[in-house]
Formats: sequence, C-alpha cells, structure tokens
Amino acid sequence: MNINKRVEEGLVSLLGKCNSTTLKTTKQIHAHLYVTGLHTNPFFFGKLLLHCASSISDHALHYSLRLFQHFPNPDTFMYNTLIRSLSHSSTPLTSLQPFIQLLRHPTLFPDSFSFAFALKGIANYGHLNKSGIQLHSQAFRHGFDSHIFVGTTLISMYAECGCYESATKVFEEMPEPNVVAWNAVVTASFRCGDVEGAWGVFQRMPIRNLTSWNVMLAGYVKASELGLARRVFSQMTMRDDVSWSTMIVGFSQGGSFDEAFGFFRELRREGIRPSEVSLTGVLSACAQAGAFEFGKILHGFMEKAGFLCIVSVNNALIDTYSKCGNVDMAKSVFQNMSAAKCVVSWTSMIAALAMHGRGDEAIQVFYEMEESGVRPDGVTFISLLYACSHSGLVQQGCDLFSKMTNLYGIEPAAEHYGCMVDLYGRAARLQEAYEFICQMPIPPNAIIWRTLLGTCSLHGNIELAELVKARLAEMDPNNSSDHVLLSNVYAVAGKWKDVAGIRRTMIEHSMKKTPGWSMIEIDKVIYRFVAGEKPNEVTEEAHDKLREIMLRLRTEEGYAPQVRSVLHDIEEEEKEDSVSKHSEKLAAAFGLAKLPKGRILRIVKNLRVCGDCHTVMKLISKVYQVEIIVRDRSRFHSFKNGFCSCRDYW
DNA sequence: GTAGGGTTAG
Repeated sequence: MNINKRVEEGLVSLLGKCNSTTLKTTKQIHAHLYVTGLHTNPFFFGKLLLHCASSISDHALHYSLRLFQHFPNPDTFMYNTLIRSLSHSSTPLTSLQPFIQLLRHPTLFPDSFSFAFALKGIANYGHLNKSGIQLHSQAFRHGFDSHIFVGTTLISMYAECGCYESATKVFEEMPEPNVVAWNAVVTASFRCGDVEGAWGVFQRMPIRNLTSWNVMLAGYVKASELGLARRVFSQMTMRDDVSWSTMIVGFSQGGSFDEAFGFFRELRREGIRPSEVSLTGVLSACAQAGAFEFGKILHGFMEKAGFLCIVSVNNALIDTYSKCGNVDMAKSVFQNMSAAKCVVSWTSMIAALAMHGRGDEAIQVFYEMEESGVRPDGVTFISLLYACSHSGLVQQGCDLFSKMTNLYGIEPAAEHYGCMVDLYGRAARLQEAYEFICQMPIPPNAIIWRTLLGTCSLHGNIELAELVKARLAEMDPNNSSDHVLLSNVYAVAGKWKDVAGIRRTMIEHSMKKTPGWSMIEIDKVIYRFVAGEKPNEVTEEAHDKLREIMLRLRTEEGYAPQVRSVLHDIEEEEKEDSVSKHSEKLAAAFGLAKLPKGRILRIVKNLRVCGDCHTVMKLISKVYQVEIIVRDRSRFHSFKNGFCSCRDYW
C-alpha cells in the first residue's frame, strides 16, 4: 500500500511536470513503474494508458499500444482504456484494433464501454465504411444496441458520418430515449444541414434542460444563422458559460466583432466569471478585429485571474498579439509560457513570424520545435511554407515540403500545394509554379489556380494568366476576383480594350465585388471605413485630414498617384473612384488626426493593400514620423521612415 | 476505476 502510494506520488509528479505528454515522458513513467515492479499492475498500467491519451504526439500512444501487446492478462477495463485513448488520437480508426482483439478473446467480452468507445472512434474518423456498420451489427448481436449510452453514441456516429437517416432510425427504435438522446438527434439534424428539422425536434422534446438550448445555439451558429441563435439565446431563462462562449465565438467567426465583444461585456455585467473558453473566444475576436488595446486589457485580466497556466489561453494570446501587429509581444508570451508548449503554440509562433515577413526566424523556431520533441502537423507546415513564400525563401520552402512528406509522413493537402504555387509564383518562377500544379497528385482546385493567377497579375504574365483564367472559367465561372485579376494583367500591359471587355462581362453577369474596408481602433472604439460609403461625420473628418496629407506628400515628396497603381489594386474598391478614397488611406488619416503623436497607427484591411496605398503609407511614415502597421488579407506591413517591413515583396 | 448531448487556441 505504501509502495503504491509512493508510486502514485511519483506518477503525479511526473504528470505535473509534463501536462503535455511526449514519448519521452511516457518512457519515463514506464521506467518508473518497471523499477518499482508495478509495470504489470493493471491499475498503474491503466494510468499510463490514460496519460498517453492526452499525448501531444501519437508517438507515445503507439508506444503504449506496443506495451499493451506484452501486458499479461489485460482485463476488459484495460482494453476499454486503450480503445478510448486511440479513438481520441489523430488516427481514430486504430481503436478498432484492440476492439477486434477483445471480440476474439477466448474468455473476455466487450461491454457497453467497449462499444461506445469504438463507435466514437468511427465518429471521430468521420466515415462510416464497413467498420461502422459491422460495429452496429456486433452491438446488436451482443445486445448492446438498446443500451442508452451505446444508442446515443450510435446516433452521433451516424450523424458525424453524414448518415442522417440511420441516425434517426436508431433514435426512433430506442425504447426510452432520454434527453441526451434527444439532444443527439437535434445535433444530427444540424450536422446534416436540416436546420428547420432541428427546430422541429427541439419543439417535440418532452424535457429540455440547459444543454438542449445550448445544442440549438451551437447548431444555429454552425449554420451561420446568427439571428436565430440570438433569438434562442434571448429566450433562455438560464445560461451558463457554454451559452455565452457559443455566442461570442459564433459572432466573432461570423465577422461581427462588435457583437462578440458585446456578449462578453454583458457576461461581465451579469457578474459571471468567464472561463478559459469564453476568454479565448473574445481573444480570437480581438485577433480578427485587430483590437490591440482590448487584447492587452484581457491579457492583464487573465494574468491576475490565474489563467496563464492554461495552454490554450497562451496560444490565443500569441495569435492575438501577432494579428494585432505586435509580433514581439507574441514572442514574449511564447517565451514566458508556464504551460508546456503544444503543437498549436509552436505553430502560432511560426505563423506570427511568417505574417510579419520574418521567414528566417520562423524556420529557426521550427528547428527548436523539432528539438523540443513536439511533432509538427499539417498546419505547422502550412505556416512554414507561407513564411517561405512571403520572404522569398524558395529553396527552403522546397526542402521543408519534402521534409514534411518524407520525414514526417504528412500527406500534403490542397493548402500545401497552394503555398508551393505561391512560393514559386511570388518569386517570379511562374513556369515552375505552373508545372508544379500539373504534377500534383490530387486535382488542383480553383483556389490553387487563383493563386497562380494572382502571381501572374503580380508579374504581368498575360499568356499564362489567360490560360489559367480559362481553367478557372470552367470551374468557377462567376468569381469576380478572377475577372479582376485578369483585368489587372491587361491594364498593366495597357490593353484597355480587354480591360473594358472584362468589365462588360462582369456587369452583364451582375457580379458583385467584395467591398474593401479598413478598421482602426481609437480609445477602444473600432472605426470601420468602407470604400464608397455614404459620408458621415467620421468620414468627413477623415477626408479632410487626407486632403491635407496628400497636399503635403505632393509638395514635400513629389508624390503623384500612379495610374498603374490604381490598376494594380488586387481586388476592387471602385476603380472609377480615385485611389485617394481607398479605405486604408481614410483609416490612416483618421488615426493621424485622432491619436496622440508618437502612437502607432494600427490598421486592419480585409483585402490586399494596393500599390498606391503602399507608397502613400511609406511616405506618411517618413513625412509625419509615425509608425504605421497595416494588416491586409495576407500579411503585415510595418511602415517606418519611408520603408516597409515587407521590403516591397508582397 | 471508464461513458453518451453543447463552447476553446494555430
């Protein structure tokens, strides 16, 4: 008993040291058990397996699977632990391996837990295949299909795999469905796109607790039905942190930052203590909105309230600071984390450096990540390739791409191919970019072709641009940005007839262009400027200031708006409007008028910054001795003393 | 000693 106590303490201390599991810590724990002779003790071995379930890389998990194969006489409980761990892993189908072993075992039998965990494995995999159906029939054979927990998991499994009818059938055949089963069916309806059906089921429910309402909120939010979510939310007599988090995250992801902030303020007004989930939700709204000051306030609050020991909170802070233009603060959060860095932390840091054009540093952080023993995943490589393409590191990008597939065995997704096309294209190696697409093992999607078209526009390659546009016309004929990109290529070459032709086509097909907007935060209030909006007090003030700025730039720096720059505009803001009305210029002018001298102007734009605006920002930073940080759709530009951090490579 | 439905960061 004493020994057990000591071992348990040892385990607890090991677990405490590593709230992220690696192969190394797993081996340490196993060694610890071995030395004390407890490696064959089912209780402690079970603890080890559970520990592996929280593994940040699957190395530890597969190692524990090997240990399990040599474990003498495991019982059903131990099988269940392993099945559960594997069902949560990035390879959830591997959970079927021990399940099948258990089925074939001469003396042991699977119980309701075994079935529930194995079904969860299929649900997490997301495809039914034969295995899902076989599992269902095995559950039937063993008499567990009418078990309420197994039944509910069956509903979820079918829903996750897109089999709405089977999900409903399981529910209808349930002898006594409880509220959890009802909730699962509501989720299944949403999951399969039947928003009205979900409401119908919700109306028919005999009992509705708080979770049922939260299910409705989550469903509406995922279906982008924010108005309906708000209506349900207002009808709720009880709300918990999940309800609030759902609203905050939902509105934030829908681009309604003000509303997201509003829900958070309301939560605070009601005296509710926010959880790390609602906090990361607001932080992500700050990140998207570029609300630097608000982000800092939240950071201070979280520090005082003791949230900084939670890894997700740190990750959200890294992302918020970097997307608000302060990569050094992101770095400081990253370096001072008390929580162990997981793959998201490393990737966020790499992405932060990438966005700010610090490609070499991003690669350096990646090497440190490799040394730390945290395994990179597909997203890590997207950030890395993005870092390379935005810093012109073509060779490094190619090397990393092959490392990803050859060393890490990560199957490249469309996004990775897209990054490679961008990498070659930006570096003016358009032919290689085109050949790369032609050699892809998966069919290139419209986004990949569009990436190539974008780089053709950047480098003025008409021939290739026309070829690519023809492909795009087959796949996505009414995409306005493709037309704009091609017209930019023509404009740069002075082919005005072709420009006019494209314009006509766009009008004929009534294609809507994405309106450009820019935001700037002043005294914690976010001001949004939209190109071509009706004048109001704020825009009048911005226009006045802008006129003054332009005059100074003309007289002191000899600035003249270039026609070429007008046409270089990647995505529309009405061209017949003069470039001086571009929203980022208005935001900068307004910031210059309102913010105290010496304060950095932080601007967020939804589209890519245009060439003329880029020049103007450089000049303003010189003439007014002000630092301007612009986040556009794809990266950051930090203007200082007449230069931009992107070194005009964008 | 293990579960099922709702919210989290790249």
